[in-house]
Amino acid sequence: MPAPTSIRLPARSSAAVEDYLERILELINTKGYARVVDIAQSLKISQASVTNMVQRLDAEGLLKYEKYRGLALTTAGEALARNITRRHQLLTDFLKLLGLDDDVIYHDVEGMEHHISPPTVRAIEALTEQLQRHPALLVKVRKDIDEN
Amino acid sequence: MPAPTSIRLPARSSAAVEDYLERILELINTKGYARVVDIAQSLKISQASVTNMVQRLDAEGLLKYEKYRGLALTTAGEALARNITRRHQLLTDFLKLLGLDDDVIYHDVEGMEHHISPPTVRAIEALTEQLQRHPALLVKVRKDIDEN
DNA sequence: TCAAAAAGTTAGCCATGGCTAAATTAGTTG
DNA sequence: CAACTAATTTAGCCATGGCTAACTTTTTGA
Ligand SMILES: [Mn+2]
Ligand SMILES: [Mn+2]
Ligand SMILES: [Mn+2]
Ligand SMILES: [Mn+2]
Repeated sequence: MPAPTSIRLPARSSAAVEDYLERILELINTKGYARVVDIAQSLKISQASVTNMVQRLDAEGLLKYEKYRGLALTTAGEALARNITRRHQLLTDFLKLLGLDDDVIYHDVEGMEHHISPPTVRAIEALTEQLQRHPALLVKVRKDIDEN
Repeated sequence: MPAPTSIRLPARSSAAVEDYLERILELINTKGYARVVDIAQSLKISQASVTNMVQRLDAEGLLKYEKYRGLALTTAGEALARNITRRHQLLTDFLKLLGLDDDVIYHDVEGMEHHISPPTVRAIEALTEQLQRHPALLVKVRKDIDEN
């Protein structure tokens, strides 16, 4: 039996962790890499704060980080990143159907995305699909909104 | 011109502040008052933490608190409480239409309610109303969910 | 090649919002 | 009305996640 070394608990990821992972994946997908300075600029957070979080994510096994060099998401980190990205995209698509402004959508999605559990994700997915198939109802919704 | 005494800034209310105000209003509406011990039990938070927050809310002008005695929401505090209550109720009604379990709904609403801005509130209100008027689409949504 | 600039890190600070333990006040009851 | 109990407050602690300033490492370009 191996020695009972320090066990790393699952560590339920916070909104901040999800925002970092989501942005890191996006940077990697668009420019091929995610440096501390890129993450900082993109999230409008100081480089020092990013360094701190990146080291924490490394310690939690969500990415591998080499000091002064670069970082790469681990399988676990990428899974989390894809998951939060899916929630972000879904909520954006959904609110877009309702005719809301992009700024409002972005602001609200950025907050809400951290609070929808898997069943709710599936339900909103199903609703979004049905609404896309039946635009008549959306026309009425938008009219109601305007009359307000 | 009056002396430039300590100005109390608007203090953009946090999720925690909203949760406290919402629960305080609910307690007042159901049992007529909201003592520290009631709030603590209801929010599953220690009495010491509640005392702390109640004093902060008093300092921010959201309620009037008399040490060791009782508290009452101010006009500003009650306005905020009613506002968050409305968002809570709306999201609950909306997710209920999608056929989600009450536990899931409560959990997700408790988080999401702090992140929907006024335009989004109005849009989801309009959508909820239209969905209630046209249940056919909801039937399909629920079927889609089950098939997953 | 080597100095300046850019990037990254560290140290130390802060606010928020939790907690427990101990002290204090208020309420109840024999 | 005194003592017990319940309620409340205070003190001191902690984690999270921001910040700035100062320092270090890496990259770049004359
Ligand atoms: Mn976010
Ligand atoms: Mn996002
Ligand atoms: Mn809440
Ligand atoms: Mn609520």
